[in-house]
Amino acid sequence: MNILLIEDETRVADFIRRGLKAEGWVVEHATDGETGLEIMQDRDFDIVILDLMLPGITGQRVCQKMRARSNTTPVLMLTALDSADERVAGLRLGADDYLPKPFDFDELIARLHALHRRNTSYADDADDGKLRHEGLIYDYSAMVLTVDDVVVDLSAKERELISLLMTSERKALSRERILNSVWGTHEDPMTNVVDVYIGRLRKKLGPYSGLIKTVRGAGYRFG
Amino acid sequence: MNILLIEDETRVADFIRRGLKAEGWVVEHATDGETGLEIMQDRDFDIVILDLMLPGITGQRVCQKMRARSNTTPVLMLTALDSADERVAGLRLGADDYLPKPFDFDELIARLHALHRRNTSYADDADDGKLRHEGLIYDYSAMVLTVDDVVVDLSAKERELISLLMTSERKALSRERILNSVWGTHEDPMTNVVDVYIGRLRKKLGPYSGLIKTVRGAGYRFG
DNA sequence: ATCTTCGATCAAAAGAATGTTCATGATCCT
DNA sequence: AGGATCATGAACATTCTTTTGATCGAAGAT
Repeated sequence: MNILLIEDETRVADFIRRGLKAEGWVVEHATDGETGLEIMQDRDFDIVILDLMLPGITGQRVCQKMRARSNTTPVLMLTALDSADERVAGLRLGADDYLPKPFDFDELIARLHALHRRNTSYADDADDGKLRHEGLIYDYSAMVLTVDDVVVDLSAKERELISLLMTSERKALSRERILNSVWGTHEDPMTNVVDVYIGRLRKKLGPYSGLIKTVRGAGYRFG
Repeated sequence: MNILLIEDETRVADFIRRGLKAEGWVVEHATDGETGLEIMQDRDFDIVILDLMLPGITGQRVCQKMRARSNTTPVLMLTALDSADERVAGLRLGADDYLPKPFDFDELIARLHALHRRNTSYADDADDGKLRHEGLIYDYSAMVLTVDDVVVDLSAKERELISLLMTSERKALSRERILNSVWGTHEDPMTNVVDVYIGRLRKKLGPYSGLIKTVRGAGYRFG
């Protein structure tokens, strides 16, 4: 369960981020609308939490642009004012829910769950915390990978890697992004760990090893 | 797409450089401000990534000098401190954006794209990250070219080339511009790589090969 | 406390795909 | 026709990827 939080005030953002992490959500944070939109082009999220007051383009505009791009990710809008007008305007621009600041953390959580449920029940009836692709199922909460209903043992890094790949379906990921995201690296380690782990994963995926494609000169892509 | 990276820590610089290269940027690297300024006198870049802590003159000073020379290239500042003061100071000196270290690679990429787009004043609301023309679709986040719904494999240079061509629809591009943008060449190299790659690309475009037109004496044009 | 085991990392080498150049042949334009 | 410009195939050079085996280190077992 991935959330993109677009919020410029660091204090608020940290507060939300910490809380959501504790709930088991994975939170990516962008401090302005442009950045948020860009990140959404590379990754898919389950929900976007969007502040209305942002530097640069406004939250409304971000939402509008998302919809114009046929991005249907549920959007929860945060605003300082509890004005019915704003709410209506927001919803018309494609927001799915709306929460006035300051808000109760419990209420935030509740709304997120509601949004998530609503969204996933429409599509293929359940996000049970699993990533699926053909005969591949990665169960987040159980941390188990199943290949054609056969459980495959993965190490910690392998799990993070497959999870990153599967949540970035059809997006090319550079080794650096992978290193940054899975290993937390910020400098060049002059190593080929990523390649080695991709190799191991492919072996474990058996018949589906081909799902991890090599994009020569760029990195790897799942699906 | 050319970037000038001014950063003294080699490991960090290498990491950024590789990552950006994988994303399709051509990166020039300077380890100090003076060198950076010199390089900028000879060449134009799409974006400058500027570390604040540099040996010799500081990043702020570099930025200031650039602006004093009426160089309007967008500047993305990197700094170790997440201080609002520094941010404000940086922006006042002419920086266009700011990123605290250590940063997420995703966010770096996102900001670069945002800066670049802002600069080229590209306001396409329906931009879903794909370039389309007739039966040709280039998805640059997946790095995949589709010809009449059939995926065609492209090499890194071919990808950069088709992406450049498709974003410059109906504009003639000289070999020099193509060389500069895709290969990062700035002097006259007496080579015919561009011709060779245009040829390869045409072959892969199959029925759409005619979309890449030769403009005799000038270069090539897409669409 | 030591051993054992497994995961994580590294380094080297083989293998594959890509990048570049050159030479030749085709095409265009006057 | 003839010079200039462009297209193309093939050889060669380079870079990137994969694979393998060895090493290091942490966690758990004895």
